[in-house]
Amino acid sequence: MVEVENIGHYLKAKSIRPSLQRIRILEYLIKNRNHPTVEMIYNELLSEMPTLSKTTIYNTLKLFVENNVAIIINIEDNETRYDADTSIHGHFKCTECEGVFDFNVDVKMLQFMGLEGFTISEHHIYLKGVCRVCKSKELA
Amino acid sequence: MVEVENIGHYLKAKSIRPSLQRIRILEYLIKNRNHPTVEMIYNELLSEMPTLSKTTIYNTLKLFVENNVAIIINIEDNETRYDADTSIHGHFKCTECEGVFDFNVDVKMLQFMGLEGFTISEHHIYLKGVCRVCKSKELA
DNA sequence: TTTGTTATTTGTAATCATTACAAAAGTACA
DNA sequence: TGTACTTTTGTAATGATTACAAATAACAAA
Repeated sequence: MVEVENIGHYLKAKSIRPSLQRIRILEYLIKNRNHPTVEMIYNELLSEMPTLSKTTIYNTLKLFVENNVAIIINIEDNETRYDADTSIHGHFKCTECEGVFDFNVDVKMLQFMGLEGFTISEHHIYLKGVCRVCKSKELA
Repeated sequence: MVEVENIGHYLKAKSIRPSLQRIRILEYLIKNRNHPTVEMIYNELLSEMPTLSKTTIYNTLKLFVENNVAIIINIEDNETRYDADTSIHGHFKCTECEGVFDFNVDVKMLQFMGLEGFTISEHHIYLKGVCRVCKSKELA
């Protein structure tokens, strides 16, 4: 990923012209790391950018995905989330608090039996369950 | 999973009353193993059941998922697919032919770093790339 | 700076999968 | 047969996403 200070350069390096909207949206993704939906980004940025349009967010995120600046998280069927960490990792969604957490995956450890001769270009590893915090609340 | 002959009993054992529609839909899932969308099931079954409604398919699949007769496959953000194999396994989607393939995953081998103390109840492992058949076509 | 050109943003309307809902049809059982 | 309950069906509503065209901004040449 990238430091918050260098977002303009980072976008240029990914062949994306760093408009104000694009910088703010990527900045939001990097600072918050909360795997937001378009709705969440829109609600957060509206106060500082009152003319922001949802279409711009959709356009921008599509551009980010095409240029490997962000990845799509489809852990839930009715909402698309986005992540500025494009490295291979997994996502866990807690069914209690609805939070989405990152976790590391040792891809070399994955034994993909039945895919001999296939070329793999994308990994999406999603788990669901109850997170540590919600588990301790249940016990209390 | 279950043999095609015992679908009625299988549904009963899962506390689902085996109506004609439910049997036909599950039969389709088991026989074809093609991870279909609602649209695909509807188009296939309409000829033998002309009064079938899409709502029935949605209702039935929802019931199946709730009772662990089928699982949802969200490998693509704009289409929900279903699978009557509820055991833990992965799904690969070929970006060329759009086909979805099963593969085995040794979950014990998966090292989920960062999820200590979490309870995991669902695994969804999706890969994308090019399947063996499409790769050989590209070379030709 | 001015002008012409291109890229980006915006708002509205359209699309499309899914869900809500209520009427109709089917089933079980006294 | 009659009654209560379940399931199916068709239509309308919902809601996320996309299409589209006008408005705005950025840019480059003269």
